[in-house]
Amino acid sequence: MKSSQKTITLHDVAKYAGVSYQTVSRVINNHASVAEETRKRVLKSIEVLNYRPNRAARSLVTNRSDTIAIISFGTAFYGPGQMLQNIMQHAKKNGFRVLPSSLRQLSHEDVKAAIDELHELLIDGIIMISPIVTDFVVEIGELTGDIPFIQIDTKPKPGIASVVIDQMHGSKLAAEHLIGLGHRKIAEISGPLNWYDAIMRHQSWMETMKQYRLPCHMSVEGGWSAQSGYEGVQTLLKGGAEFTGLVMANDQMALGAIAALNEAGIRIPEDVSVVGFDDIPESAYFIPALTTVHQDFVALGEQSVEYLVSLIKNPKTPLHQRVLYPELVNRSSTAAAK
Amino acid sequence: MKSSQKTITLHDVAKYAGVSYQTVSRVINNHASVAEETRKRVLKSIEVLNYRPNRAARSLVTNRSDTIAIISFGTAFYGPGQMLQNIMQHAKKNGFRVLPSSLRQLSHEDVKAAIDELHELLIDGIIMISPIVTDFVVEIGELTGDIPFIQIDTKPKPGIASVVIDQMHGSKLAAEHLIGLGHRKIAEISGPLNWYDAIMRHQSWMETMKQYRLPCHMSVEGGWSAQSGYEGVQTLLKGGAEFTGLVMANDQMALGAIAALNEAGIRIPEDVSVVGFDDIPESAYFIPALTTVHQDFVALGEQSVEYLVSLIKNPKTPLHQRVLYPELVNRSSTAAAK
DNA sequence: TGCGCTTACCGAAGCGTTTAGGACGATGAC
DNA sequence: GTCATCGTCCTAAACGCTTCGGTAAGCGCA
Repeated sequence: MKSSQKTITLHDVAKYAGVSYQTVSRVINNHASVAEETRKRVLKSIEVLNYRPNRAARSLVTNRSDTIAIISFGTAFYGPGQMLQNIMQHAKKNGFRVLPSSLRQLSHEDVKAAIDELHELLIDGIIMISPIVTDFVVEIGELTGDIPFIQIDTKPKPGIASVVIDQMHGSKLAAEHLIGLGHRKIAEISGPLNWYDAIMRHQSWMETMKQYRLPCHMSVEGGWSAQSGYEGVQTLLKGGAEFTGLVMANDQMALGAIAALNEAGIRIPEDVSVVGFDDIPESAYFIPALTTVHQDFVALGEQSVEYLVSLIKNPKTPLHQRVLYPELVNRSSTAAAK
Repeated sequence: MKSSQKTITLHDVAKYAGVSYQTVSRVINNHASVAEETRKRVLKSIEVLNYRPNRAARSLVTNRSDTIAIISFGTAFYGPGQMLQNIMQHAKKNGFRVLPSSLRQLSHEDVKAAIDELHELLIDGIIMISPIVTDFVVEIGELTGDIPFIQIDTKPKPGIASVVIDQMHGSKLAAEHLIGLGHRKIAEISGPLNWYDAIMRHQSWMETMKQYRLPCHMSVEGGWSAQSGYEGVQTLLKGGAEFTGLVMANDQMALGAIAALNEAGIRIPEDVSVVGFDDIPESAYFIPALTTVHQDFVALGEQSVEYLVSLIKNPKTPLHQRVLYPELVNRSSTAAAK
């Protein structure tokens, strides 16, 4: 514990190396026009003095911070949480720091406050994870000003760059999987219907059912948790619903559903086939192993960062939507209808 | 999309309000000696001009950033992930920004690189989540220099401030719960034994078994995942182990274990009682509902931040360890031995 | 030799804040 | 009426870095 070592600056290094402080700056920033020998001498001095550049000073003059911000909501849930993780990882690979700020609620004030703060911090770009439907998405463009900005896990809107996973496609895969197995009576427990993903999956389930001329009235709204899946099944059963296929909005809910069906003496997949969504690592160890829809969050993170970085480096990069597609993972919780 | 609006500074606000820039600074920083009327006028001007202070400039002169860093490892796992989440939340409440940097590996180089970077950023304090046993913990104190620093989820060491959950206590609760139910043949599948938590739980299980004069040779090392729990049980069974109680290192592993036992025709809890660890939200919906050990990650986050903040505000705060205790949650995966 | 070009380096200015260290009136005590 | 005191505000000097313009030296070419 040495105390109050005076911080060493560019000048100290310069003096030690016998050059001007400006030359040291060039070395640090890999500029040309520095003789190889001088460069080495400077690098050596930096090492010896254990010099660390002061980012605040640099930011002050460059107006950049090599940092991208992630404004997120709902990261306690699997999907948004995975997105956050993967974005952080890929941002680092691209040489950017990440500054996450998770919102308590997806309100205009909270978003504005968050973006205001980011302005103060000279953020280079923003990725926003906004899984909940709001009516102020359009204004966000104004709030961010000219900071490059992309949205993920949300409803694509023209004029806003975004990277999304096609939820409708995923949900359709799930429904068609059951239909293909001969099921005709298919129930659904959706996610909370103010979440973009939940709405898309729900709509797609309905459309698919209609497309095959099957009834789509057996639907209950849940809340992403295992508990809500459990209760959702109870609601369906109490309401007298008869079904041999069950589409769940995510894997946790599927777990709860399986527990409830089990308690009611309904066998899976003999009596009812269950499909989940997300493909969490645990789903292969449910009893029975869960058939589910896999979302590639790694690719989502990769694409988001890559796109944002290109937006930062070249502001004229055209705004567009990038769409990824989920896939069905077939396990043991589904079987042919009797 | 307006282009290149010149950034407004303290001076612009001052000019607009008809005061000096220093007065504006005082208003922003809530200093005394500003007449109420002047203060209002300044605030008004700030609003009108949509002024946002430049944090980099402020940091440059104050040498602070109101930011605490979290150096973490293994946040993809439930425990560390929860810690990170809760710390971020509580830091925000305390008026601190959070800058997470997750390490690829818990090596000396990676930690040094991370801390070096934090030095550049004028970080106010560091919380380190280091769940893996390393031999360089001691040096960390040197690396951080005089930046306040606390460790969590690690082996408490004298001279290093830390907040931890007593893993040995938790594991003892699990084992004693089974013993109390009359079980004598108790197996264990531990976490990876280079993780601090795993070691503590494993040791404590052994000690507890010895304390009750029970054999403690039935133990397999796992890897935190459901898969490893599944495989662990298979290993035990193949090895001819006979047990009526099973202590798992976490809930995901317990899920895998249950699946494996199920496949082997072993009933839970009739034939074997299973105890998990963590109390993840889903564990209540396992089949059967899982008896497990609950860790209070909210409290852990709260305590960590509070302690670090006090360390920042008053560097003379004495270094100590804060220990929290887990609790047993009794559900249906355990029953009296036959 | 003189010209212009390149290479390697330097000095100075400025980024937007905070923070001493005063200046200036107004106030109250003597 | 004078002097000290206090509240309010201001000027000036940093903080550590990048970058613009400039200079001296070295080189080839006529």
